[in-house]
Amino acid sequence: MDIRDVARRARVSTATVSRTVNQVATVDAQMAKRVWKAIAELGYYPNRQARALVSGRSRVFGLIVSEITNPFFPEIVQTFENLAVEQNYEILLTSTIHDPKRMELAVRRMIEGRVEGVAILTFGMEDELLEHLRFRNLPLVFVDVGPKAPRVSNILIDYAHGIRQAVQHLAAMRHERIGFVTGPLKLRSAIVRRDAFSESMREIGLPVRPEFIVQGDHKLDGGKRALQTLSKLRDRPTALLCSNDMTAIGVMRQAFELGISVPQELSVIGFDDTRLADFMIPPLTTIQMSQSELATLAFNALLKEVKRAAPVATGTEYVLKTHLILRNSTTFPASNNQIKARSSPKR
Amino acid sequence: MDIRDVARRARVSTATVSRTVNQVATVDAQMAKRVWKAIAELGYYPNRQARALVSGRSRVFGLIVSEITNPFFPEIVQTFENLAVEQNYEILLTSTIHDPKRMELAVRRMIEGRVEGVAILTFGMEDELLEHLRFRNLPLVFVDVGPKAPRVSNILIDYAHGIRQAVQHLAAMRHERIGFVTGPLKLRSAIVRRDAFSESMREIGLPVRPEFIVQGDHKLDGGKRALQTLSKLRDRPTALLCSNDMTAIGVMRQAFELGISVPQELSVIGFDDTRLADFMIPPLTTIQMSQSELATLAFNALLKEVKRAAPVATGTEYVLKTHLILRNSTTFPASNNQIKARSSPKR
DNA sequence: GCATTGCAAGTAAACGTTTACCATCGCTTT
DNA sequence: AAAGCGATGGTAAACGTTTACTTGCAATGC
Repeated sequence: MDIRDVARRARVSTATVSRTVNQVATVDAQMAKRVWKAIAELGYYPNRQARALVSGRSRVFGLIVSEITNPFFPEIVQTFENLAVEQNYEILLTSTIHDPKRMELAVRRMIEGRVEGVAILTFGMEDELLEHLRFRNLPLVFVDVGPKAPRVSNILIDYAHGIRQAVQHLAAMRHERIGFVTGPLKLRSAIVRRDAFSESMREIGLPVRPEFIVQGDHKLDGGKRALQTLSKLRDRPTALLCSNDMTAIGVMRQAFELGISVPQELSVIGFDDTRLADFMIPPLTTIQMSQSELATLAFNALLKEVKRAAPVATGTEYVLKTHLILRNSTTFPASNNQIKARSSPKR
Repeated sequence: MDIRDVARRARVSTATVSRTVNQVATVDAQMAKRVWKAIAELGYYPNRQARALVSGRSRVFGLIVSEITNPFFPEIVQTFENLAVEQNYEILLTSTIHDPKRMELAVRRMIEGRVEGVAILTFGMEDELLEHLRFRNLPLVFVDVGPKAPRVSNILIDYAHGIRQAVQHLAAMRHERIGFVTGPLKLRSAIVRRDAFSESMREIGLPVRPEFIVQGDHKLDGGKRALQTLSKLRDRPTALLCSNDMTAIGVMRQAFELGISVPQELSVIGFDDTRLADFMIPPLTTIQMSQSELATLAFNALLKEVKRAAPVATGTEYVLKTHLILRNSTTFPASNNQIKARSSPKR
């Protein structure tokens, strides 16, 4: 069942079938109708590999994430797929699962599949990818960490904006002892977030106390450990900003175990606005970094680069803002006298 | 940069290069070394489309899910990818997002990509898929709902096992008023779960009261509404089994809003054991339907079917058991006198 | 010493499309 | 009426591999 069968049945040449399928304007309406009829009768579906081979265009974009099971990514994948479908592209999805072998393999898979561009949405955790991918000078799009080079786009996240909103939100409620749980500090993005926090505090004249900044790992445990540490302080923070949602959830979990009620005794704010945030009890106030916008920016960056005739000297930059999303994990700090008496575990 | 360049540089024929790359045993070790050297020097990567075209094997499996953002699926996708990588396969991932147009498109994408098999893990929500896919007589694998036909495998979920465990767990703690929040009843799997619940209750002589069985929708809201309804009853259930985790989370959320404490005043059990369950406060006791096992069964079913020489009369069936996972959302029911006095909202 | 066998390596024909180029046809123009 | 033109459709050469078949050569048997 191939294009020749269709051609035979419609009594035209294969060229005409091809042109019909590809919606070329010059084919006669009558003929086109005959061709479509034949296609329907035979149940013909064009062979994508053959198309790609001869046209030199695979119509596939690569998408590299760190792990699909990280709640940050499903929405990205979904949005990416939606856009791909619209544009008649397919996606070659790979996850690095933080394994150098897998990262290398991911690149190999991309190249062997002759993808037309790759979105690397791993948040700078895996940089050797660059080397392998770049020499093919494919269109590439990174978050924050991409090199300035032709055909390489970057999506710059404005972490500071949302973080400032969060700090000011807490300050407006008269929180003064505000802490921050960082991500793993080998991550550039984690450092940037922490610094944005300090800066925002300073801006409004609030003290940033070193013992209130504790390191997490962007996972549940890091958040739990962080609050564990913090809870031993004589006067612990009344509010905690976290480097991502998982961390915030860890904090809430630990608070639960310690009998500290959120938000009455401790306000907590997350970062990312994954769907988890809205499932929490209480629903987590968090700083949104829109996953669908991010995916859209990435996809369109690739698409634009593919369509561009002559490569520009250096890649385009895009900016993604972050915003505070208010839910129910923050409130006014308990008045001082209430705080001293640490309530016994709730349950 | 193609196989001919490599052949030239290694001073062999393209056939030898091909054989070397494909690890055919008959090529001389010396020669193979020359070829690999040339490949490395040139940075040659075989073209997957060309390979697929001539060999007639795409080395791609299709994976159809209902939506990637449903917390049930990320783990499945990840496992599927891991297995695919091991076997040198790629995945064509599509989500139907419950849209007939997208479902049809998904099938078209699969066929045009000449996938070697398709795993349809949508839980019976979209059946017209079958018609389109089957006539190509591809290897197919379904969950529960697949037709008995050659090359079509089925993974049968043993819902009853886990549900029985859950009911008995509650009964052992002396719960007697046990309710059930169903999924959308147009779903076969939702009906099966509900019936398994009733059956399990009957087995141990516990009454299944009709007003204790209320319909949800497998989403957050359904769970919330269900508890809302149930809470108006004069003597509401002391324990609630839910048709999936999202429903259970909805129940917990509504409990929170009504000031009903979980598990002290209400034990709740979910179904699926998505990662969410372990993030909840308190961590959700739930019935596990292992997503990684499911994905593994599906992938291997496809692989086996692809390798099979002559198609067997009718497809294979696999069984996936479900198991109760104990966490902290269940406990003994409050003694009767405590129950009457509905505590005022907690906070 | 010659015919036979076995094995490694090469030659070339596919695979199913797209597309550059060419042929045809019916008009218009002069 | 011949020439020129535009529009349409056909012919056939790619695209980069795999693989059936063939060739060449060394080893073996007689």
